[in-house]
Amino acid sequence: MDLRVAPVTVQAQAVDKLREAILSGHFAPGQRLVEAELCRELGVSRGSVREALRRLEGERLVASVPNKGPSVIALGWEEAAQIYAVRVLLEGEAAALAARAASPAQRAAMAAALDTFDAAVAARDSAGRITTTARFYDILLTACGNGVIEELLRGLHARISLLRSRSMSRKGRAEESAREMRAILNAVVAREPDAARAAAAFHVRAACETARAVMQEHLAA
Amino acid sequence: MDLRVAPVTVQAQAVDKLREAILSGHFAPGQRLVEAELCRELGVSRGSVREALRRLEGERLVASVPNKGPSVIALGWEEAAQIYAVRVLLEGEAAALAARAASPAQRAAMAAALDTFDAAVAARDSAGRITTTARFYDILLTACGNGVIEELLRGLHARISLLRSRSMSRKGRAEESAREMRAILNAVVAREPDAARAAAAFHVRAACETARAVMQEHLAA
DNA sequence: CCCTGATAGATTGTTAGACAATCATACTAT
DNA sequence: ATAGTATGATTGTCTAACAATCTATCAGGG
Repeated sequence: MDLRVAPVTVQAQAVDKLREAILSGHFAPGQRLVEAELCRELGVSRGSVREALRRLEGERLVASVPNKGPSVIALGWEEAAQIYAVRVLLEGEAAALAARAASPAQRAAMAAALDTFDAAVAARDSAGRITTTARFYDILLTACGNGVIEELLRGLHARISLLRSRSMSRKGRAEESAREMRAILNAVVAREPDAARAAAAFHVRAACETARAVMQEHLAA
Repeated sequence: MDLRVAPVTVQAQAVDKLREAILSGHFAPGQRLVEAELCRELGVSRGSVREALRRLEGERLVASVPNKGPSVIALGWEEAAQIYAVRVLLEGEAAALAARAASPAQRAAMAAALDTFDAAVAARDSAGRITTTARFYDILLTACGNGVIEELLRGLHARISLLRSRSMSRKGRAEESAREMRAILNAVVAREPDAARAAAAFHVRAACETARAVMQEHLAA
């Protein structure tokens, strides 16, 4: 158990709030982030806001143009496709590692998270789908035992989620997604790394296809 | 061709200088980075230094402890091994993509870079080995056409290089490395993605083994 | 002698204010 | 309509200040 206690600095909070605001869609992709406004909304000084923005810039959630200021990154299809390509590799590896290394408790927790996901799908609860998916992945990434993979995938999920906001609400996609995740879980529980890798890769490729379709519809409209 | 011109802000320079100072070993891994000193050395205000540090924190080159301040990250073997594991995947993919997509000019440039690397190895020029290796990878990463892979691998290379400083100077490693990179090049030139992936993965695994050996000797000493 | 507590100096966290440089926009004159 | 100009908003940067926290040293008590 980790008993360390750390003081919560103002900007750590600013970073978290800003990140959350971006990921939740409170700030739209591409939207300019004006320092003075953020100062008011966050209730902190300009210096702290600027430091928080730099941090998010380093995380590639925010992009700055000199003398024009920072804005939320806007993903084109090009870059989104590249992210999915990397996710295929990393999530496949994470699933394979988890199939080898996950503890019984973690396997159980993944199963439980997936059950609640199924419930959220059945209840057409889109908010619930998001949180339970996140929970499933949280456990999977922890269970894989590779902190670097975890860190990189968190970053990629964050970026792709700027795009994904509506993919899941596409007709039938939630159910498909549930089946694909169930396949990952089954392979992990059965301790079959190769099957887990294949299932995870399949899931990401399917998500990629859906995202592409949604984006094209969106562009057409 | 990209004709855009961008103003160079003070902190962009501060970030670059700091990053370079860290990667070149001017600041050792684990070393504390005191704001006041950096202000003097860089000749910029505290605010700019702090913003630069936040940025590098986002890039995971610097880690901050609240009320104690930032320091250069120190890699343990655990994390280094995890980074190598990811590099196997990503560099394998990058090589496979390059084998498919590289332009004739890029193939030629890779060959040229590798020739100068061979020359640096023959001349026992360790600085030359580093720059020419970097050049080879620069071209490979550009040629692979996936900017996300490029970005992630640059970050991982930066982190691992904090550890790698002396791996290459291990007896015989430079020559081995040259042969392994030649194998990657040959596969790319022959447009054989699978062979390129295997060669790149083999190269990273070998580098990982060497790093492990060097680190264990270092700990023993 | 070791532990506790106090003191002082250094460093960070945070804010406020200032000003030049740059950008965006609307307006004007030709 | 185009070019040029004035104007306001925003960013980039610095200085100055102060409270909170850390670190190390040192004195006193058991």
